Amino acid sequence: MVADKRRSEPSPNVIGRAPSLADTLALRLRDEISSGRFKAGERLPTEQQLAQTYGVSRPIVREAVGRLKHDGLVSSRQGAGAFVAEPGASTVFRLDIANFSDKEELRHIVELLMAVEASATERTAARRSEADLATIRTRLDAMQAAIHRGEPGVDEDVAFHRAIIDATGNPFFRDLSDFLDRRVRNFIRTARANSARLTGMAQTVQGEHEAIFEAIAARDPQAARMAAETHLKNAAKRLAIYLES
Amino acid sequence: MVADKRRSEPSPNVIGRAPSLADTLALRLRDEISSGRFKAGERLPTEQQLAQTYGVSRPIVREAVGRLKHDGLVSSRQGAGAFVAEPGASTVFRLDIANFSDKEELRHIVELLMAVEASATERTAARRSEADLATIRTRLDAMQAAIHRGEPGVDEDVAFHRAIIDATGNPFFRDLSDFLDRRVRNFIRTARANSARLTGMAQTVQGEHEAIFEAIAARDPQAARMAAETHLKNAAKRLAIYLES
DNA sequence: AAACAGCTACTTGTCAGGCAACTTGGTTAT
DNA sequence: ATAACCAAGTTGCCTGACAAGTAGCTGTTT
Repeated sequence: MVADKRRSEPSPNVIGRAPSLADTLALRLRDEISSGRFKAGERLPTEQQLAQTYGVSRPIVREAVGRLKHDGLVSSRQGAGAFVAEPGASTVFRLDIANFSDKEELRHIVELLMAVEASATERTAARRSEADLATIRTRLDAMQAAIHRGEPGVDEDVAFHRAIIDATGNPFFRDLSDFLDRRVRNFIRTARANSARLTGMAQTVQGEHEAIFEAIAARDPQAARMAAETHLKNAAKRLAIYLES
Repeated sequence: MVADKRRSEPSPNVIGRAPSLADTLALRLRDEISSGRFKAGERLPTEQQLAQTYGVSRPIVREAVGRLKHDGLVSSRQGAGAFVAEPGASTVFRLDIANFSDKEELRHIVELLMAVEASATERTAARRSEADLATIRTRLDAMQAAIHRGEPGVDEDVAFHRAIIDATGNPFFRDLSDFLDRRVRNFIRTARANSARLTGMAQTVQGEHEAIFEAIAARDPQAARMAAETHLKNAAKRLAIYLES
């Protein structure tokens, strides 16, 4: 009930931000590299040459090349030039899921999310501490309380899974599943805003959560994995996402 | 003219590239955002203000902010300003493993790699086509041939796993495991260049590969997962990486 | 003839200043 | 009161210039 309507929302940028020159140039250069026209180890044209070739100014070229450097695709040395990096030497992994419109890509994302979450749940079951278990239990109870209040409890749902992932102590698990989960939820929210239908299913979800919790409490990794996988598959089905086992 | 003096290797950049001003500024801004000093949805200072605050020129500020935009942390509108993005709205996931010196981080990476590879192997076993199986078989045979030639067959090893991953048809599995695998191998190569010791173990590795292949051929997902996990755990042990099950 | 030192042209890194496109909020006119 | 208008501010982009560093050429020396 925030009546704060006068604030113009700063971001109507749902989709429509026009790509800057540097954006498009960076894309083109990326293409040139991945297509092999600029081979690994080779020196790429000087900034002035690039500027002339693509009809932009040198600062724009610098910005575009800077992004490639940031992404580990090229590395430059002052006075010498910029060289495209060996693919194996890059230390950065980049994943841009801006354009997932087709269900195919969504399915791939969900697959990866399932792999990460199921593995994390398995690991937590194998190595959890008592403190970890207590935290997870707290989140489980919070979810139950939300249901009793008649709420869908999505935040509590997320928090429960987050607690399990955190218990692995592996930041990569945390960051990746965090990102993927948000992407999937974001997609679902924009695709169909019928979260009301989910409210009735909250207790069903909670039942699956309890199965996961029990497996973790029992230190049974295999059961934990299976419970997590079942939960995720059901979640996918609930959302009418086609996903064949 | 004197015959040219032979190409100086363009990249002695093993470690030592000095960070540019834009690099360091981007890092600082990233900190400001993640630490919450620049809150989500807020407008961050103008480029001129930032330039003055951090003692650099506006182009440098532009370059730094441009990277944040590229990473989905901020979004800007001409005439309005630059706003830090809602964390959930970002469409890009970025992973930079430049500084993994401690074994802790290596273990985390290996854990993630195992999660991805094992899941991919399981999925391939569940859904492979006959063509997929044939390709995998070819790679398996190539590995065997390499062993007979007395070679360690690392390339063939990689190709075998790659074929299994590709059979999932999921590009995220492919890209992620590709990256992680390279990072791990790269680390091992720099840490201890005793690949000679591995040659003798090639046949052992091959035995594990055959187990994986058999499970895929039999369309037995669970067995495939377990075989893959065993293989990866053994690989970790072989390399004397501490990794408790 | 070969090795060394120095020099010059070139390339990236950074800065300064300026104009165009666009947004925003206040002002003026109706 | 409402709508059109305007001006200040901000980002996007450009030109031009200098500093820092590299690589190859040249001439000298051994």
